Amino acid sequence: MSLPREPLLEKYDPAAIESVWYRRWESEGAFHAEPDPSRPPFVIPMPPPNITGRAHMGHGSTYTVMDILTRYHRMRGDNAVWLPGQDHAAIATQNVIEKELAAEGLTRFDLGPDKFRERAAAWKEKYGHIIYEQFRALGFSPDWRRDRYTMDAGFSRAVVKVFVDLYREGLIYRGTRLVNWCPHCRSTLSDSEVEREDVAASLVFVRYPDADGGDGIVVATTRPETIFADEAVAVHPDDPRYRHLIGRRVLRPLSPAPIPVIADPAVDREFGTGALKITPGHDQADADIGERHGLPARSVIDVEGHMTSDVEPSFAGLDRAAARRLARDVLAERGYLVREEPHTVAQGVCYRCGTAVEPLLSLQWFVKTAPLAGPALDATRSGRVRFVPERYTRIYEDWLERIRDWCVSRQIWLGHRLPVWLCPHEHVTVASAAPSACSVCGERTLTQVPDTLDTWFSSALWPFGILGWPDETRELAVWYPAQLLVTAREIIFLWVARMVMMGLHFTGREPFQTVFVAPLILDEQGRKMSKSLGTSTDPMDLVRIYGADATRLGIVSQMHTGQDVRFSQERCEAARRFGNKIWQATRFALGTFPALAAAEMPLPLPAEEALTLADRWILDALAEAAHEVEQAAHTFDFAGWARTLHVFIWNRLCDVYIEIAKDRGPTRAPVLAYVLSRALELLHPIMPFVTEELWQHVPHAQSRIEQAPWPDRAGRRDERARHEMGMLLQFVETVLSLRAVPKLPRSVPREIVVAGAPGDVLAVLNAENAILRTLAGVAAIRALGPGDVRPPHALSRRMGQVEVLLPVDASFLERERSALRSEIASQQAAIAELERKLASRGFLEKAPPSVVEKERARLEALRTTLAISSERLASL
RNA sequence: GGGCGAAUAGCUCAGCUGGUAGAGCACCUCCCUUACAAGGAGGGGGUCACAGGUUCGAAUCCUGUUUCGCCCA
Repeated sequence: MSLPREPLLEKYDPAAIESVWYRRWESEGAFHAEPDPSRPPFVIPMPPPNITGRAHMGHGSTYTVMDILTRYHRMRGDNAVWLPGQDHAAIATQNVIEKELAAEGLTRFDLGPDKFRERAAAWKEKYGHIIYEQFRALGFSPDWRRDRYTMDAGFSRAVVKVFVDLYREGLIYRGTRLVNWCPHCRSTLSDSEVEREDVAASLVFVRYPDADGGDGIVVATTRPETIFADEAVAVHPDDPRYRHLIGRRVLRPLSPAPIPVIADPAVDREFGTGALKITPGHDQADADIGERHGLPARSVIDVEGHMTSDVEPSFAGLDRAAARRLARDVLAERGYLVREEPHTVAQGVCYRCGTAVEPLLSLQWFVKTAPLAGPALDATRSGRVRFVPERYTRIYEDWLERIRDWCVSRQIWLGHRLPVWLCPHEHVTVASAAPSACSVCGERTLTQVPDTLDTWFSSALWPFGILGWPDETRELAVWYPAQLLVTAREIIFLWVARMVMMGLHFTGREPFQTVFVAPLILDEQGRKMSKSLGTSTDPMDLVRIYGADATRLGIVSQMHTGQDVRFSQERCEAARRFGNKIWQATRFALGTFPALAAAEMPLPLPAEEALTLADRWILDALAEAAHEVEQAAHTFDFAGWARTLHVFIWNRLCDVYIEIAKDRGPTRAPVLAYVLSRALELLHPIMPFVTEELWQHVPHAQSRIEQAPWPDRAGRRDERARHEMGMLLQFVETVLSLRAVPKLPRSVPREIVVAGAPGDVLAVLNAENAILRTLAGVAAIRALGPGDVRPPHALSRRMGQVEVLLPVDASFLERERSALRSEIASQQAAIAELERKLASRGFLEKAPPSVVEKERARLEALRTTLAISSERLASL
């Protein structure tokens, strides 16, 4: 089964192994899965990256998590699959193509919609795979053969069916509503595509005179150019300043006309003068108030952001911003401008082009969300959908509770066309295929509306659409719902909530069981990485510098549960050193034990009774590490997973066991190979490449590491070995620390004297003198009995109640004296503290007896060591 | 303005249900010991943001304050 194994290169070189292994995995179909109901499913739908996208640190974290868990579950033998796909990302792609066109001196209107779409398709052919190549370089293991695209024929069919069904159920309607409008993209935007930006603006205080004479009322506004569309002035019903004005009429100061003063509790009395101009045609909050009071809504701004002709002639056709300046001047001229003050506005801007978004009245298509939101709320309340970390459940639920109808039509050219046709009489026909006649009047000349669907409309169908829905495929039967969704915090509403709504409505089941909200990757200052500020890290740079394995480990070693990551590149550097460490450890194993390099199959572990203390100890440590990794995998504690293996491999396996194994013994090779192989397997999901390469060099039974059984029960617990070895290692540390003062390297063997050692400690020290020799250069142990005289010139250090002495020449005694003095001082302080504690009635009565007992024993031990230290100081 | 999270060594962060403060990096000293100088050994360094409270006992639990970050409006 094993291929002939070539010797490992002397140095760990990620570039030399990563692409080779990736190609082999892919060609062997290592990531491919078929639905298999006999095994537990583990399915992750990949959040589809935009075809224009490039890998960023968000992928570095989020997708690495998905890959780790997919690989983990594959190794567990689950029916694991990670389903990849891409999103057409209409606005983003359209912007890219328009930029290209602009470079050629063209606009999209020069091409027309059909040619434009062809061009976009060609663009995808040419560049759409780039992010996938980056994913491969990062070692991601989705089932590439199941790659899907939101615009592919099958998925598009699902999109059309959902639209048609919702329309027929009355859950999609056409209506004139206030929408977010980008005058540059000339399209509607979803709430989530509107970003908030703090902008310095001017708050102008404008007098609206009483229609029947009188002072009227002063309102504060940042948008005087919309005064033309004012339909009322609103005050708070309980505001004593304005109570007398409620019900009166004031004059609009531009295009003068009488409008009512109304009372509404939504008015913020603290803002400006406490009086608000109500412009239902250009502000969502105003539209809500207007609706309550039966006010009309009018637009005075057109789709390009220019003033309409429905205003004073000098304003008509002006850009919004220019109109705003002119309005201020005209108001001042007419004596209506009371004052101005600087003001910061949270301006909504288009997330793509940065243009100020205009709330605009528009005839659009909407999804009626209330009937869909109820079941989606129930999904988390019933526990069928679980958020990790749990606190995001509330964010999800709050949003669903306040949800508004969802505008799904867009005026851009890329994306799924609405399956809607209009006859010359403006009758609507909704159908899954081009209808031959109007459903209302039978008219045969029909035109499909030019609108396209919000990209998130199709994304909402992702988890079942990629499995072949509406056909009843095997995939759908076995792999739906998915076990896990991993995503970013900012698209909990945009995407997660909508997937739950659509999934429940069309399949009757939640689309996934667990939503892991990955941490945000922040820059070194703790802020969101920003391309424009140049504070973003390119994960592909990390791969070039450190390799994919180290990039992955470096990232996830910072991912503690529930905490955002202030990304430190040093962790990738450290991860690469870790990769080298394992590499060298494996090289040691193969070089030292030729049996390993020669063996075809794993060597059987020796019988229990043949195992040495070190063997039993490392097997115990392995069992502990495997258990901790298992815990970490279930709690999304990737930093914990990484830390466990770092400690196990570096501090236990390399620093101790391998050092000991330099004294070859009959059990070493099989135990070392076993422990090393299991450690590589536990690490494989995080560092797939280097672990595969090394695992192949050690005797193995499967053809790829991923086929090895997941070693969650590897090793064996051994309390006694842990205890005895722990004591030995403490002894080693004590001796090494003693040696450091006179600069005696451990390569020079020395006799060590111990005093006050209990019999069992002494027994272990003597039995394991080989370990002590190897790790601490202990030539021999000489135990002093109660009456024995201590060596006159010796450095000492206490280890619990044991006194460890290193005989040296007299020149070091002064240092020993001062060391003893400071030791005595700290012992006295500790004793005083403990005595105080143990004299306290409260402590004795209320603390658990075991704690009191422990403290008593500590005090006893401290008193003994203090006596010994004092005695020694006196004798020097 | 509302919600959430964070504040522990010079830096980045662990510290689970209260019981002697830890890691990595950085720093200092020594060592190129035949797996690894991308390494090994030793060492210095912390009033656990602040103020109260609960408790025999608080980094840990509660309240408030300050600062920072994220999300929403």
